[in-house]
Amino acid sequence: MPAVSKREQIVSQALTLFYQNGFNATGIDRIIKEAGVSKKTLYNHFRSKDELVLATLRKRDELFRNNLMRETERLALAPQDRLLALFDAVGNWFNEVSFSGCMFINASAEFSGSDNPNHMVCAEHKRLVRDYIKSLAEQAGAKDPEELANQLNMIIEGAIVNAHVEGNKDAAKRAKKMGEVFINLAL
Amino acid sequence: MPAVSKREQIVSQALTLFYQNGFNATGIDRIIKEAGVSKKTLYNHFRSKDELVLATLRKRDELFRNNLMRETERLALAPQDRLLALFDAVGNWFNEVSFSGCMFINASAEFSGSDNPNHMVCAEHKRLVRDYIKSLAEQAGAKDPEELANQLNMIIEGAIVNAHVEGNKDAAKRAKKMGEVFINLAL
DNA sequence: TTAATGGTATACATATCTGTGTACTTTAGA
DNA sequence: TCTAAAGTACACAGATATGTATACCATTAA
Repeated sequence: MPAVSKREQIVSQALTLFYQNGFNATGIDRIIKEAGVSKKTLYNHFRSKDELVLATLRKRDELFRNNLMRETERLALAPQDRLLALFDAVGNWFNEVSFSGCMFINASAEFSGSDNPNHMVCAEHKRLVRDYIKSLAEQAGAKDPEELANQLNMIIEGAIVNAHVEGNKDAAKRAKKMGEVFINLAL
Repeated sequence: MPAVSKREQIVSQALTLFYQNGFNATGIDRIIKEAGVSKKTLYNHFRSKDELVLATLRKRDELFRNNLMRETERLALAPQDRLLALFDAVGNWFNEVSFSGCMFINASAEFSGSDNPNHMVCAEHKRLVRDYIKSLAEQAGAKDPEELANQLNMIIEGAIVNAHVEGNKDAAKRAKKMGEVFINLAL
């Protein structure tokens, strides 16, 4: 077995291409070409493009949340500060050159039916992010951690949209100020 | 000239299909079939699918903002109340059976480059909505109408995402409570 | 050595995509 | 009523989509 399996190569390239160019706009041929694998290999690992999309979204969820947690916890140590550091972490994300919005919001746009498996993975991702924010709120001693998590999450979602659609790289700064209001109310 | 021009028929059907199924996933053949026009007619009115997408987004902007303004002003008369009524208006939208998120957020997902004309119309739409909220904030006598508009807008964007990705039909209620905090701070 | 595994390359089947071309028909206004 | 514009129907071109089939190659383990 090589260090990086063919499967990982495929998912990794699909991740980049789907994120930058969209799901329907990215063909299988492009993915195998840039991943450097044959079409047969791709269809050995995934029964269909849809299955690859699903695997890609799951991988993105894993990578994104790990990174969000790592960054947030690197930027601040005290639990109260970490709720605020969350906004700095997403701010750094907005300023990455490859930033192209939230892949799950994007996927939800293309797979719009709420019963679509791809759409459902997106909803699951959002729930997991909110769960993480809730855990931070608990550690910070919020009166109602779930409520605070819902509020902060909603602000962050708004900031993501603002950053992507309008290209406002400072969306996280405003979001942070707004988040501070609710954090102060909740502690 | 008929009451409804062929052009309007085409845009109207494209609006529905693009909104429900996405832009790349909706083919020209489907549009002309459901609009009941020939392909030649479509290409007489629009030089390309991209041009139709652009016209469709412009139409949607017009319809959406007109409706938002009408609803908001119908639901409340006093300027201060109208800032809050905004959230009721979007709440009603979330609960429409055909609700499929914000068409401009969806379009931004598929046309991700910020220099893409379709993407630019989305950014323009968002600016115009914010302008409207700002005008409400001015009428309500907010200290900093632009700041308040930015805040309320960000909350609404978050609610739209929450409503669409996770199917949370009550997103507008939470958003309204959050908006109230900033309205009270700003008046 | 041999057989299985997993890979490549490539042609192919089938469908659908956008966009054009042709020939006929409808419609509306002078 | 005649003419011009606008429409329909439909074939078609060329590109691209997903997915399959065939033939061959490299590695590895029995």
